[in-house]
Amino acid sequence: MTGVRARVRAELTAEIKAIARRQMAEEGPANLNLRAIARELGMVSSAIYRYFASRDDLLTALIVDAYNALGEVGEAADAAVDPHEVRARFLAVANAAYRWACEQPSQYLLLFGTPVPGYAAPQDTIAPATRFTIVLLGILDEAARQGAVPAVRPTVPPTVSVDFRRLRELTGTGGDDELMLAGMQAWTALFGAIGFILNGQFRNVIGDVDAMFAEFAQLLAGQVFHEVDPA
Amino acid sequence: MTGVRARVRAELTAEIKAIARRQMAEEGPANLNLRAIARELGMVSSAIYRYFASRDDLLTALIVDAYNALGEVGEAADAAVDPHEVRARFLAVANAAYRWACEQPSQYLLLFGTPVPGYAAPQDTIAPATRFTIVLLGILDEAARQGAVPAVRPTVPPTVSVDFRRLRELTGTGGDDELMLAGMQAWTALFGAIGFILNGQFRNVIGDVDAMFAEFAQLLAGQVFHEVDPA
DNA sequence: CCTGAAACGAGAGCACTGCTCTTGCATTCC
DNA sequence: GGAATGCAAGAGCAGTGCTCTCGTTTCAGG
Repeated sequence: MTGVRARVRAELTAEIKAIARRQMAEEGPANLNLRAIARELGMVSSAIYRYFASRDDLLTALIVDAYNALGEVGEAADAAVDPHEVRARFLAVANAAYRWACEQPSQYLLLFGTPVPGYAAPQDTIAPATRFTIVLLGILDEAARQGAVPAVRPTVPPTVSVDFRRLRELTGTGGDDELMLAGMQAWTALFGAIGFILNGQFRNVIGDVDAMFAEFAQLLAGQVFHEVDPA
Repeated sequence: MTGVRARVRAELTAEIKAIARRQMAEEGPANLNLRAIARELGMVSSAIYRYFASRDDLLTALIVDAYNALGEVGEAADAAVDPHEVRARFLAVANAAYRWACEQPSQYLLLFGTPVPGYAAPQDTIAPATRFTIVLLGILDEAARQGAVPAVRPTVPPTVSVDFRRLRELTGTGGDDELMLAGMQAWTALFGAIGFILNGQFRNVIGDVDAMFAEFAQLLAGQVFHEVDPA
């Protein structure tokens, strides 16, 4: 223990992030405002710089937290389902991500929206960023073990095949190239749908977006895990 | 003709937008800077306000232009293919959108990235915004006429079914609910994939993102237009 | 052709932002 | 106890969107 000072510092750091999150939720992800945070803390803006070297630094911390939160949500949803029921696992994880995104739209957009200008994600973010993806890859791995075959089998070109091989070695998971491609497509489709809904692209088009997303998830599950759990 | 003044005004308006586009491409979509535009024009910042009432107003004009550009690209790609070959039409439109997005990433992100904070899309934007979607719906309509059936047929819940009925009446296109759902899912998946690629979510994961996208498009085409053009 | 109205660009200025630097004070460590 | 470090405050800099005012230029109706 380095004494009181360290604990106060940790608390204040957490408080700054909490206020930043709340303000972002109210004013939009790009309106992160150091002076407003300082004002709310009864501090002067320059004092914030004792805790975060710059606005980007605070942003990075928030992004890492958000990635971890999403990752945890995905892991928890996956763990709550029978490991052999890949389809149920996929649906659980997909719905968990959707629910989390709807509850924390600003955080979701912080991760998958337009990158904040001039901001380059530092190395610290890539590990938390992969947590959710690893959950999906785990499901894909189990599906491959069960002999799953995507509903539509594309021919994977060699360049992509090389990437997939490296990805399999890196994570120790995954099925053949076709299943892998279908899985990644489902991954992007999932986040594409969430992004569309959050950004209001369906406004005045679809009323019940929640039901729509549920159907999308079902569709994706059926497209990827075709021969598994047929009815 | 209302004289020289009107023409100069139109030219300057266009020039402001052109500079804004270029600067956004260089500095990121959220860094639209009125003073920098004015500087480049050799004007003073307040003069810009003679042409656009506010920063949001300029943003709206740029968004409308971008929607129209994307819509035109989609329409042109669709028109260049035999109207009966729905699969080829879908691939052409999908690839056209991808190519346009890669060439104009800032414009694409202006449309489908995080909404600029505090910015609410006014009524003027919704008509141009639907242009690209209408192209896709047209393909879906032709597919329905040919008896296309999606690879995986979900059960569409009544609330979504109502939305689809209204959408069909509004646009005069579309097949049955199942095909409609598959089409909308393909739509979101398409833009989800483009967004992932543009935002660099595949960095250090997939090297040849172009090949990856081409496969995604093939996969989507196969998922939606299953019984059409079997080989 | 002339004149009043409208449009225009320049400039100053307001409130705000992220960020830097210096200055005292409090805490920690040797 | 004294030195080193952590800390908040305050002033200040360069930049932002936006407003208002002030002469000038253009245009249209009499």
